[in-house]
Amino acid sequence: MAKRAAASVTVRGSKTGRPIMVLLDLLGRRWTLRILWELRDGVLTSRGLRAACGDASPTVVQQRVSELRKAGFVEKHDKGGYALTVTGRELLQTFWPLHEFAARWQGGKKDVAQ
Amino acid sequence: MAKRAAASVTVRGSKTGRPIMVLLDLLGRRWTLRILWELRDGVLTSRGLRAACGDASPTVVQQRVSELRKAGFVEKHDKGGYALTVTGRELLQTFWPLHEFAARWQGGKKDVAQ
DNA sequence: CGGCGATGCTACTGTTTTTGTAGCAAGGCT
DNA sequence: AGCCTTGCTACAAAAACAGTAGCATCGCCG
Repeated sequence: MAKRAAASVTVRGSKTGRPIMVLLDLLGRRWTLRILWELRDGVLTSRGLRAACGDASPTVVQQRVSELRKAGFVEKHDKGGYALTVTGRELLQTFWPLHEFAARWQGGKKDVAQ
Repeated sequence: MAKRAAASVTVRGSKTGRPIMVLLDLLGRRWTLRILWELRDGVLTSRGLRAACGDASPTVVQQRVSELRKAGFVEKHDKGGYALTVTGRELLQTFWPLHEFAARWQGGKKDVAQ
């Protein structure tokens, strides 16, 4: 597989430790963006989160959550459930405009991705 | 399985056809974000693109590119190579702030993702 | 206290995606 | 003709993911 260079800030697809690459790789895993998105307005329990993601399998959701926690974007809420950290909210805001872009974009399209 | 409801605007992870979900799902596939990113300043041949992505396997790159083409974010350039469409550039701009966010974020972190 | 439900999380099996390598046909250039 | 690049595909192996089940723990109500 030639990848996985095992430095400190090296992630799967990106040998360079450039922050943007690390971030892009982290966000480019299934459900990651979606999870951040679903946490946009508050706390969700692990099961609530799964439900919000259209009943994704607990395996991935749990894995993504722990990755996001390690990255400092998500944290466990005091009385159960997960929530975005301050950084996480910042991140979400960063690609918030995606929302309206999506609407505009789909305006002129019917079928996408498969 | 159980997913793939076969409507017109339905994608893998998102049964709802909400634009944002479709977009989130599309972007949440490995290399998609990265590919858009690498195309940020000009035309890249298919091989150049692969190289830019740290020699990702041609299979995925090709697959992602065709998905992105179908979505209208990428197009073939006249004399070989791929480039972002107008919409694609718009999309890229949308999450461009990610760049500086990433820098700030990694400022206080050492190891992420894994 | 005992039972009940919810929570966070893990195990396990099977399917799908991704990877890595090789290779093709088409075109350009010399 | 040779040689190189381009876009793209084939195929086997490895990893990620999906679905289902289940566990230990905690709060709560009776």
